Parts: sequence; structure tokens; C-alpha cells
Amino acid sequence: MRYEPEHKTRTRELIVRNAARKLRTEGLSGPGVASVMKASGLTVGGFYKHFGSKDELLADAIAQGFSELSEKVHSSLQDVPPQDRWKEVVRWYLSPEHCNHPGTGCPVVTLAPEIARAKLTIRKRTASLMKELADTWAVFMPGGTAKERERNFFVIFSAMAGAVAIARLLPEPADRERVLASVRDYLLASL
Amino acid sequence: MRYEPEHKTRTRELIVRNAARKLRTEGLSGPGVASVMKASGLTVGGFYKHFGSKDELLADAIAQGFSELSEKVHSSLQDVPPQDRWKEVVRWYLSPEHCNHPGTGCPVVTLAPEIARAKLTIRKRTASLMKELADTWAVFMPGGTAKERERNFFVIFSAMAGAVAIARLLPEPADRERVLASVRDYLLASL
DNA sequence: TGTACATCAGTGAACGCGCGTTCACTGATGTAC
DNA sequence: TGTACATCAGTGAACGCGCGTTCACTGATGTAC
Repeated sequence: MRYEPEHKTRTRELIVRNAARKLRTEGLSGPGVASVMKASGLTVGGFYKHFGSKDELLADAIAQGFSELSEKVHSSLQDVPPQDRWKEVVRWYLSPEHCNHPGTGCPVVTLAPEIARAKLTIRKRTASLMKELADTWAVFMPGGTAKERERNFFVIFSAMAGAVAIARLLPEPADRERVLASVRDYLLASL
Repeated sequence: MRYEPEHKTRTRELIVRNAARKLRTEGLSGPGVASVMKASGLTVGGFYKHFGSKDELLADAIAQGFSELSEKVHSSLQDVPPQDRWKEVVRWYLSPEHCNHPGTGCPVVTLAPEIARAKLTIRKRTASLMKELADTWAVFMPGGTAKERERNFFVIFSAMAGAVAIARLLPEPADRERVLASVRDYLLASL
């Protein structure tokens, strides 16, 4: 073979990673196929050697966003005692760093409304990613029972995602911080 | 004149109202100029007799969405005693009806991430609409001081917007309701 | 009162442009004999 | 060992198509004289 056996797989993964970042920066229908390929050091024509359609790329890129989120949170919780973990997540999620860098942040804030309007295939795939996230994160959420932790996951995650979405549409950093701080302080103090 | 003096104004308002609904259903860059004009019983060519550009329509349509939201909430609170008003808002916002009808619902859930990526003119205009909403709604939010009510507005509004955004990307009605109910029950019980 | 002209919301075809997708081709490296 | 052919990731031009925008035109009604 002209390339190492894993070459094609690695190229595909590179494209998906670049698409995942571009999607969160420019929106679900923001980046064109050409722009994603260029960001990966390739040209448009090669795209269909890796993907059956642009939708296939979108689905994979959304999944990539979720898995980056899991990884980021998982690795930052390594040295945090179990009962403090949800607080660490809240602090990171509602930080100016996260708010100001959508491209490497949570895909739910950035893409949820657009995914809700997307093709059923994409919505179904995202729904199962969302459920997986709920199950994984619920275990370190506050609450005495599994039901309570699940409910608190939805409360905390909804509040965080909503807060970042609202903060991001305010151009003034001070206004952004006021929204983020309101929700951060409330969640940390009241749960 | 060939038309009544108010004819042009009314036509423009009709276009804006139709655009406001279409935007929330199909996204900020979903409906084309032709489709909005058609929905208003007109043809593409006439568009630039009313608007300088599509962006001008978008800005007006977003504002229209906010004003419909204010009106809807204002009129539903007429007969509700002041201290119960925020609960009424929570119940409506987190209802399946609202969740299942984005076109006539809150523009923040549907459009926030796309507006955050839009031109600065649009972002600035939306930011001031958002602040206006915060000021108007804060007065009937729970809390002893103005500062507390403002903070609680951001907490409640973030949680509601996030919950509806997440619920809407789940295709199963039962899953949607679980998210909505979690946040609804929590907010009504704990604030 | 009648005729010529002005106004202007609305029409519909045309314009570039960027998009997703297709396709004939390239060129480095493998295999067959 | 050398030559002919096969493979296949990647190239770049071309394709329809829908978009925002432009523009010459329409036709109902106003005003001037």
C-alpha cells in the first residue's frame, strides 16, 4: 500500500476533529466542506473518500464534541474528591474561559437549537449522546438517591448551558460575567 | 395615493411578524428572503422597498420575538397575584406546549447561539433587548432585594432556557417531559 | 370635465456567488510474472 | 532483477442549485392644467 494501513483512519479522525471545532465556532451549517478540508490540509475533492455525505461528517463531529467534553471533565476531576466533583464542573463550565472559547467548549450550548432542527438521524444520535452524558455525570451530582442526582443533573446542566448561551450573546465582558457569576454563585451555594 | 397611508407600514409589520415566526422555527439563517415574502403573500422583488438588507429584517424580527414574549407573559400575568407571578412564568416556559412550539415561543432558546455568532449590530441590539427583559422580569422574581431578584432572574431564566433547549433535541416526548419536569419541580420547590 | 403626467408598492426575471456533490485524473507504491 | 499493471488517497475543475440583491417594468391612483 502507498500509505501506512492506519493513514486513512487518522486522516478521517483529523477531519472530524477540525469539523468539531469549526462547528462549535461557526454553527452547524457554518463551515462548508471545503473549509473543513482546508483546515485539515486537504482539498475538497477528497472529502467523499472519507464520508458518504456532509451529514455523516456533522453527526461524527457532534459526537466528537461530546467525547471531548467528557474527556476534558473526566481528566480535570482526577484529583478532586467525589463529593466536590460537581462543584468543579460548575466552576469550569461557568468560567469566562469556557464562555469565551466556544470552539473547544460544550457542544450543547453552541449547537442544541440547530441540532433540534436537523434531520432525525442526527437528532437521534445526539439524543443518545445526551443520555449517555446524563448517566455519566449524574453519579457525581449532589443528591441522596439516584433519582435525585438525575434530577439535579438536569437542573444544573440546564442552568449552566442556559447561562453560557445567554452570556455569549452579550458583547460586554462585564455583562457576561454578571450572568455567569449569578448562576455560579447560586448553584454552588444552594445545592 | 394608490394605497392608504398606513398600507406600507402594515405590510412591513406583517413581513416582520412572519419572519419572527419563521426564524424561531427554521433558525437565524433558515428562511430565505423569498420564503418570508411568500409567507406574507408577496414576491421577492418587493423586499427591498421595505428593508435595506436581510440583516435589517433579521434584527427587526428578533426584536419582534422579544416583544411577543413580553406581551404573552404580560397578558397571562394580569390576574395573578404579584408574589405568584414568577411561578406562573416558570410553569408556562417549561410546559410541553412551549417546548413543542418554538415558532411562537421564546426567541432566546431558539436563537441565542446563532445570534452570538451574528454581526455585531445584531448582537448589540439583542443584548439591549435581553437587558430590557431582565429589568422587566426581575421585578416579579423571588427575592428580598433588587440585587437578589436580578440574580434569581438570571438563575431561573438560564435554567428554563437551557432546559427547553435540551428537551427540544430529544425526539421522545417522554424524555422531553423528564427534563422539563425536573427543572420545573426544582425551581418551584426551591426558590 | 378631460387629458397627460407623476408616484410608488409590488412583480418577476436576471445577476453573481458559494455551496454540496461528482468525476476524470495523478502519482506513489504495491503485486504479478 | 525488470517491466507492466493494479490500487487508492488525494487533486482540482465542473455541475446544478438556492441564495441575497438588482432592475426594468406594471398598473392603480393621485395631481396639474
